[in-house]
Amino acid sequence: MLTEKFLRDRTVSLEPAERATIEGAISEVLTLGARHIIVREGERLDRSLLLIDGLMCRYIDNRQGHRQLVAMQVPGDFVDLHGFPLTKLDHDVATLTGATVAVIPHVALDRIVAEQPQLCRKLWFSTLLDAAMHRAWLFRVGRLDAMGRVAHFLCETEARLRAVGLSNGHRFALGLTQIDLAEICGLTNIHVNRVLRQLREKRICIFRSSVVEILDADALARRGEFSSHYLYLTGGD
Amino acid sequence: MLTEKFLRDRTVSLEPAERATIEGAISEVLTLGARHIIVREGERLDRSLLLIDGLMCRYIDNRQGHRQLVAMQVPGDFVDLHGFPLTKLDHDVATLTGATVAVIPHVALDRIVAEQPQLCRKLWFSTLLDAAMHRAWLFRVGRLDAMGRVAHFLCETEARLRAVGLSNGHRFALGLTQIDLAEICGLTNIHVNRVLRQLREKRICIFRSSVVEILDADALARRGEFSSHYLYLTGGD
DNA sequence: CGAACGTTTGAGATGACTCAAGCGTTGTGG
DNA sequence: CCACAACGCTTGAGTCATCTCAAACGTTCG
Repeated sequence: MLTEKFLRDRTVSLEPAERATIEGAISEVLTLGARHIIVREGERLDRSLLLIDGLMCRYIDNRQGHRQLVAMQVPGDFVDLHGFPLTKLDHDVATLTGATVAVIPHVALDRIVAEQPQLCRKLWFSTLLDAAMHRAWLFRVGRLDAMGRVAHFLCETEARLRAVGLSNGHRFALGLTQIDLAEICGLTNIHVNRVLRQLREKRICIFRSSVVEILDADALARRGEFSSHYLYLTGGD
Repeated sequence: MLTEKFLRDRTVSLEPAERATIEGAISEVLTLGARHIIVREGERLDRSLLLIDGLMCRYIDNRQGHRQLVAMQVPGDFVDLHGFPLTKLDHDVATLTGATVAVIPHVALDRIVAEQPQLCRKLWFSTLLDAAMHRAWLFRVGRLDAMGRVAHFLCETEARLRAVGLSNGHRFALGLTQIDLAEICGLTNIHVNRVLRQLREKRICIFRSSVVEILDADALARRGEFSSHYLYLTGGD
């Protein structure tokens, strides 16, 4: 079941029939290499991607080429569903690791909007989940110091991966470099490196660029002022 | 016409009949005092607000009470439409200045979703416009220096107000304090004050806490690395 | 084996913050 | 209608978090 992770463990979830509808809307499944740009800003879009496996990201570059990630997408995310109502995006979309995606043509979504209002509303919900994460990211870069930002991001990522069965709460695979982490947190990679060393030395968290080990989840959440409410998880606070 | 500013001058716009539908969905019009919290995080919502006049904001506070604004809403914005699919919000909503809002019960929106798929998609679009602005704000706090952030915000605000007829491109009313500006840009109010002085001394822009005068729009846009594409304005770049 | 890339560490620079104080403006109640 | 309180603006001085520049090391892969 390709779409099993989509909206899994969220306060709004899909009925089996709705899941089947989305499954049926998939036109093809693609395998993408790591570090490829998939959608460029301004490009007219006629399809969107559901991430099945791997990590992707959305980002905005500044004039000197410095990059700010505005979202990281994990399996189960509808990566560029924003492109459906918007018709073109205001940012680039790229793979971080190798990835598998299901392609859903916008014509299939047109039909869902016209015929299945309840499902339409759930698709809408999923894009607003992205918006809620954008807001949490804004809080992170606007009001937390370097260690807080990294801690907050790691807490968020753990919670998101746990929701789709990819973390046990203490340990999860995460194919990000320290440079990626810097572009997520609005820091330099050099400073990220120093923050990670501190988190390691304090026995709070070990980040190894392919695996993250959380030794003291409470301390990490406290340091990042993290609460998962904005992820709209079932059973969440 | 209360809703005349909603989606005005955007790439997606409302048909007269659609505008009438929304107009008809308004249950009441409220006048709100300045600096009041209107919706609190986590509150269950059964209505949303269309801002007719004044300024509102959405924000997240950290543990020590430091505030990060995640959005500023201008007349014509559907302030908390996110609360419709989400049912509760992850942040607070408050007035900045005195404001007039049209109240739209969610039951009326339910009907629109069920019966008017094209209009539903436009409402969806308007929430994704908010998401696009969140992303621009992320870029701003993550990758611009203090003066760049202030310049970027002023450019964005000018463009948004111009779209609804509240700026002539050089001068517009803006009832924000330097403290508000700091909470928007992820800075301290003291530093915002210094940045504003520099912008004034360079003859780029004068911010007077009730009126903004842009003396050199090109320089301001350059300094803030601003492009309005993410606002999805008609005739925009 | 070498190239490319990511990680690690050090030293020094700097942009933004904190603390502190004074000033201006507005609104309100005596 | 004045006085005072509350609030926002302004400026200075000193501190500190993060950045920049530089160099070395480790790992992966062709």
